[in-house]
Amino acid sequence: MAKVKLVDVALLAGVSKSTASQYLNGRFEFMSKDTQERIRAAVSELDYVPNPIARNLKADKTKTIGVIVRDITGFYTSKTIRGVDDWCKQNDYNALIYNTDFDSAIEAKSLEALYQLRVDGIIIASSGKNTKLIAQYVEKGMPIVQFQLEHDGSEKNIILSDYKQAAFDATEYLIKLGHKRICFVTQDFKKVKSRNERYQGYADALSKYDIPLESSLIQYWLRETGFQQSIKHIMESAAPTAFFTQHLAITTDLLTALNQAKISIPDDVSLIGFDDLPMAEFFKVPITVIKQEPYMIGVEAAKLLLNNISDINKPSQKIMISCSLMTRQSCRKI
Amino acid sequence: MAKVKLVDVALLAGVSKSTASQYLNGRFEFMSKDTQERIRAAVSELDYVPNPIARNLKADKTKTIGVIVRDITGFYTSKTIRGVDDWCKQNDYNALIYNTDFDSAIEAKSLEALYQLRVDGIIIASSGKNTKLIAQYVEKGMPIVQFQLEHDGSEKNIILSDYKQAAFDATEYLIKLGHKRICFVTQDFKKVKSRNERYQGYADALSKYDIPLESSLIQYWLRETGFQQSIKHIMESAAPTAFFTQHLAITTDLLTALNQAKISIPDDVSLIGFDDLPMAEFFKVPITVIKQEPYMIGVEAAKLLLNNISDINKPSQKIMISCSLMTRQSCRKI
DNA sequence: AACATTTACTAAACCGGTTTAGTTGAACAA
DNA sequence: TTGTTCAACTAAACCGGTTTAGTAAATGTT
Repeated sequence: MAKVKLVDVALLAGVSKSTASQYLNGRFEFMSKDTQERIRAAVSELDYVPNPIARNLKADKTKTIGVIVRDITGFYTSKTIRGVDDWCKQNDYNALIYNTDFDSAIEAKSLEALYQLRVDGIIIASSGKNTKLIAQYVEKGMPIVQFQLEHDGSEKNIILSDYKQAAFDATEYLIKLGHKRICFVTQDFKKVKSRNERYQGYADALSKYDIPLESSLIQYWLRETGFQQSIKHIMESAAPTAFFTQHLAITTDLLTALNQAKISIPDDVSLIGFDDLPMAEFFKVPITVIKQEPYMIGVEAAKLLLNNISDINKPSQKIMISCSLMTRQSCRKI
Repeated sequence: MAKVKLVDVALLAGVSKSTASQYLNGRFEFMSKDTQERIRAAVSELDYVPNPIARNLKADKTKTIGVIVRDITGFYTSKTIRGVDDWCKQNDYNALIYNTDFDSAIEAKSLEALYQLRVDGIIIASSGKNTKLIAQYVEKGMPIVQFQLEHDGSEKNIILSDYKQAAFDATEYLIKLGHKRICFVTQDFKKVKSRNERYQGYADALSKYDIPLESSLIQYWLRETGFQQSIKHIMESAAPTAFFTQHLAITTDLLTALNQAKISIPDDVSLIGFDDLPMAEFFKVPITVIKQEPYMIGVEAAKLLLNNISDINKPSQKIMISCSLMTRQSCRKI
């Protein structure tokens, strides 16, 4: 590896390190054309490349941000990260990805690791179990932008989809197809604002069309269990004509259970899912979904973070991004 | 942000910077228990965290590797990256991802960017258009591991699937189902060893069962065009009873074209694809595929790279990973 | 008692840049 | 002639660690 350093350039050009450094940073004010040319020549002659580590040490910057997600492998997550990364690269930043695998202890460790690495800022889709910890890092001066889930509403800088409107749109769409018994399939939404908003959207739509809310039509999903065991019971006891699932994993778990139980879509039940599905065009029944804009969310998150990094006093922002309804063949008129 | 540095710790503990540094690096040989305890106390009192940038400057290491891929968003790519990253994190390394979007100029730029950043090594799924450039970086002392595609066979450290065997297995599987007119759908494989091996596997299987190779059954795919225009012509002129597509994008392009042309699988033609498809269980016809092990490939690539980083003289290795046939419903007996 | 060794530390150089506070020589003013 | 100003540089401090070379005091050896 070439071990050319600034001194070598300076020596060859016959100037001091300081002058060479000035040149490299584009400060030509008090520098003769001749000197500039000699340094330029020396740099190219020696193939000199400045060492960013030395530079960063002095600047107390890393030009790196951290991104904490559950799993980079996810269909949506990978696109969000791509958005973050594209914006970072365009602005001479790099992004370090940390996966938590839905484990809030790993989330906490990742925050600490990134803090110790002295990244200039962090983007996180938080589990909600480290709210205090995140606040502490913010207090210590670490710029942090969140996305995906608002938990208690105290989140300062955060990018979200317009969940409430999206849930309203989806529900209204089903109602207009004649559905009245729409099963809202969700994770526990009491303590999570972003989930609660979806519920609000659902409830608002029902109320607009004078359809009573029925608690048997709220069904809870757990990552561990899925619906294989419970689907028949749900169908009988709640008798829904449509399902509205609140994210991709719920949608696929439900689909699996429905397939297994030979309940067919859309003949036996309609289905609308939050989050688009990959390869949807090849499905037996392409699923109608609410599509978020993960790439755009990533870009916005990175934008907001970099702005916060360059301007410490920037007022905090909550940015909301619209979703769109992708109608396919999983919902039928009744 | 806490601005505690080593001197502060040393001062509080009443020792010199040097001693504090020794302590932090676990060299207690000539240090009294008492001193150790005082430094420990000072560190915890001040919440001291060493600055890795300063440390790296001296060590001339970044504890960071670069990963160059086409698009992190891909189903396989994201898993490979996950494998790389998991291994890196376990070994106190970080990975920086660079996306090329299939553009070899961006690939070259990414190599240069990573070189300038002084990453300790690079993992790359190369386009084949920068072979010389890569060799130059290796010469400069940058450890580089490749994966996914072997181009001219000159690649030194590389992780690959056993393409030849996999293609043989897939072809043999079709032959045993009675197929004789198997259309091999590929990108140009003359200059790319990893593609040529697949062709070899295909040809070997045909030859084993005394089926003549027919050039009309070799069809070429281009990223830009797909098969919408050509599918009918292919069906008529080559009259295949089965397709064997050589990677995920080819498979989906072909599927789209077949759907559009109302050619049904497996009734009209059978299909076997290289690379598994996400959400395959929900497909109209779940596709039989050769499944690679992207996560494992990522882990192996990272392992190999980190070994090369810690031992400059490590002999180069070509590691091959087996694929497996996932039989689903897209191939029928004829 | 005189010298060698070992233990437990420290001063200072170093990593490779950036930045601050000068320095030098020429042009210009009084 | 002397002082002032300014262009064009440079010496040295600095970023925050690690490492080398060295030192003082205690212990061991003969």
